Amino acid sequence: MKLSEKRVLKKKEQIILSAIKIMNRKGYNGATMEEIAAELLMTKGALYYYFKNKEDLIYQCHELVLTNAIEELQAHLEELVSYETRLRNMIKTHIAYAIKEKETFNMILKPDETFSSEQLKPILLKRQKYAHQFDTVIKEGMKAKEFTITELKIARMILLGSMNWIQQWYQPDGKFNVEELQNVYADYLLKVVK
Amino acid sequence: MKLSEKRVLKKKEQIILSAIKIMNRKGYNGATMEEIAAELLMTKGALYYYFKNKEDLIYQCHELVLTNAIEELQAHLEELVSYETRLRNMIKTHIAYAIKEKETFNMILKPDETFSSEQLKPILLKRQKYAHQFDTVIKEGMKAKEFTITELKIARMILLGSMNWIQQWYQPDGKFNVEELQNVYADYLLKVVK
Amino acid sequence: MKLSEKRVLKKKEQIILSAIKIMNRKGYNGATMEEIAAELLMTKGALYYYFKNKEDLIYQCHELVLTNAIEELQAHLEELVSYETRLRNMIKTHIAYAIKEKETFNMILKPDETFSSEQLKPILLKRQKYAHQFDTVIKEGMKAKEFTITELKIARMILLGSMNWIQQWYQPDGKFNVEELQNVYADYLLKVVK
Amino acid sequence: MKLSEKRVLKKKEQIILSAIKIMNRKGYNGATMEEIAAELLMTKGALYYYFKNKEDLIYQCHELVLTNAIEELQAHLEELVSYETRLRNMIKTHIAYAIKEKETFNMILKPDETFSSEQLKPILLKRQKYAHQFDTVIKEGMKAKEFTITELKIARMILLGSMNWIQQWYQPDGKFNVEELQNVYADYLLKVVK
DNA sequence: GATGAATGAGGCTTCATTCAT
DNA sequence: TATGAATGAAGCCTCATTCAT
Repeated sequence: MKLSEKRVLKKKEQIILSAIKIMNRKGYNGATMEEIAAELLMTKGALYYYFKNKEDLIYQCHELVLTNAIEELQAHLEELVSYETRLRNMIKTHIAYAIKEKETFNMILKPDETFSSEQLKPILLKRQKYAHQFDTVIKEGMKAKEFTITELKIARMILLGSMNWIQQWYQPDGKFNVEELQNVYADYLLKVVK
Repeated sequence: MKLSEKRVLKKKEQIILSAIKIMNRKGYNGATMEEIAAELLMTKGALYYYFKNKEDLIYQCHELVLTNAIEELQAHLEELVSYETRLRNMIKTHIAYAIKEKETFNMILKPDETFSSEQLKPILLKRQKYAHQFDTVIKEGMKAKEFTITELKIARMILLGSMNWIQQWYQPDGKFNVEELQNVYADYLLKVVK
Repeated sequence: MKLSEKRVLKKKEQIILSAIKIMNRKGYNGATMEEIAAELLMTKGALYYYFKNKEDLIYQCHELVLTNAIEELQAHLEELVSYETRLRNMIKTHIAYAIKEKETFNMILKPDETFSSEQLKPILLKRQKYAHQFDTVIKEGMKAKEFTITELKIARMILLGSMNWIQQWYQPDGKFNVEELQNVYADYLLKVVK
Repeated sequence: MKLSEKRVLKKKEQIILSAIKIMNRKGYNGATMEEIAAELLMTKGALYYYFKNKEDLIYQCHELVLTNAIEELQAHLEELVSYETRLRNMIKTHIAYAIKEKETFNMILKPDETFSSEQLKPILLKRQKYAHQFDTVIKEGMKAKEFTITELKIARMILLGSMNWIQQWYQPDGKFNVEELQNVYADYLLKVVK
């Protein structure tokens, strides 16, 4: 890869991060190209050098966030420890993401009033892949008799739903620090599957 | 109350319900005054006879939905049965709401990109009141030794978060019917607090 | 038809005429919605109350002009005089249009960089209908042995092409007045078909 | 002239030809500097090394085309054959141009929504010169009693107008091939002047 | 000579809002 | 009460143009 291409990729990522930040503050429609550009001290027009249009930009935001999240989760999924521990680590990771990178992470959750169906499909596939990583660990834990649950999908939905909700209420300066929150959630949620 | 005032109230409610329907299909920004009015075979202009502006309309949408939801929950809260049963009923009610009246229910959950702070406060208060109803039953269940949990707020957040998530994925023609879903969720979520 | 509908139609026509005027001055792309509106002391936005978008407006411009022109030509086509006289009258009419209503008439001629194919088709049909009116009189004149020409289509193209060209050069304050021009053109062009 | 200057001229001509091609496909406004450059595998920016701005480029397009056309016509004008034959050849040449080099030829005809008046004047002069070549042969034919026409200018306008119209309708795969078309047009148009 | 990147003006379009009737 | 018509701000997007490298 040539240097110039690298520079372009770098810039694209900057723009994507800026977009994510604004979008999480104001929603898809609320985020304007103007504002996204201003965040980086660019002008509107420059964005169109890097992205075909607003939809394309939003699409690539999802792409980036999901790709990163999937990768990170995969590491925990493959650790050679008990399935309970693996799941506990995955829960912690997900929570850390949801809190510390609230802005990027929202992308995974919010419904899509935005995409044309052809752009929507690859995003949905990635989301499924992410969710499936939780399925995998739970299923293997069931096979190993570590977990007693019978409704895999619902269990997974309870886990994801409850964790995603965190960012609706969590305040960094509140009663819990992140680590405590991770532990309490892990304890309580493991009660669901055990 | 004069008859004319009653008629106005009735019309207001119709508009609110129409607005809720559109907003949940398209989001706050996506819902246009035009469309909201069209649903009722009115014209845009007429809406402004009943509501000061769009923000006011959205505000009153939240108001109405939350007021109803709180009332409904209160009934279960006061039933003279075990706390586990009361909580189970409240869970079922919440889920029924989330599925069957998905459109109105979203109002309770979605973050507010829309409100000026002075309109926001009363909404947040009502939301807290709704959430507090869950706190109440859990707390009393703890006192009665029916529940063993120690972190009240987190437990409540897990309950609400996981239930609210349902509408992200639930399809009426999927594997579960509503009743099954209610029961599985109640079973699994009660494991958290017991 | 109700009064209000009439008023709308009237306004639509005003806008169309304004649009035609600007478009003939500056071309399709050169004519801005802003300017078209300004001509009528309206604002851009108001145009969209009457027309879906710019393409729709342009389309209706063509529609109006062609419909009028076809009607006017039809009258001459049906007069009970010699075919030479009928054609002479049609030539005069076309020239009068091309000169006196240069602005509206241009619409018939210019190629279409503008239309989506589905809008293009009805326009092309109308144009064919207009051209076909010339074919009809020439053909019947041939049958009646008034005209000796053999290549109908080319003859018609020569007539139309040479007349349309008039507006590229005609100046009202030039050597010829309209009537003289009509007569000279009619004389010379009839030589082609006779 | 230095070699480097020659290279510049060559490049300029390439750009002009590319521009002509695009402009005739999309109109003056529709042709973007981007697209013109892309046709030659250059970048937008490079065009500005050779031309001051878009108007300058368009101007030089007209310049080049008109210069060539005038030269080509002049040859026929000076042949030592009957004036009818000379005019016939000029008609054929013009038609060949109009069909085979449709793209470049349009430059001669289309009105100018683009030029500032100072750029417009030399273009108009060249156009007059081109038209005047037809005048010359007709006038001399009149003097030699080959042509009987009295209104020189109108006759010329009929010739040019009808021929220029060809490209509005001619399809290469239609009923006539180019040679047939040239002959029919020449026959019919000579009827006008004879 | 040429490129990549950016700017900024201007165009189309949408929509909350207003107001005379 | 309600409508029809209009306004004006704001958003998306395009493109001629510039300029450092």
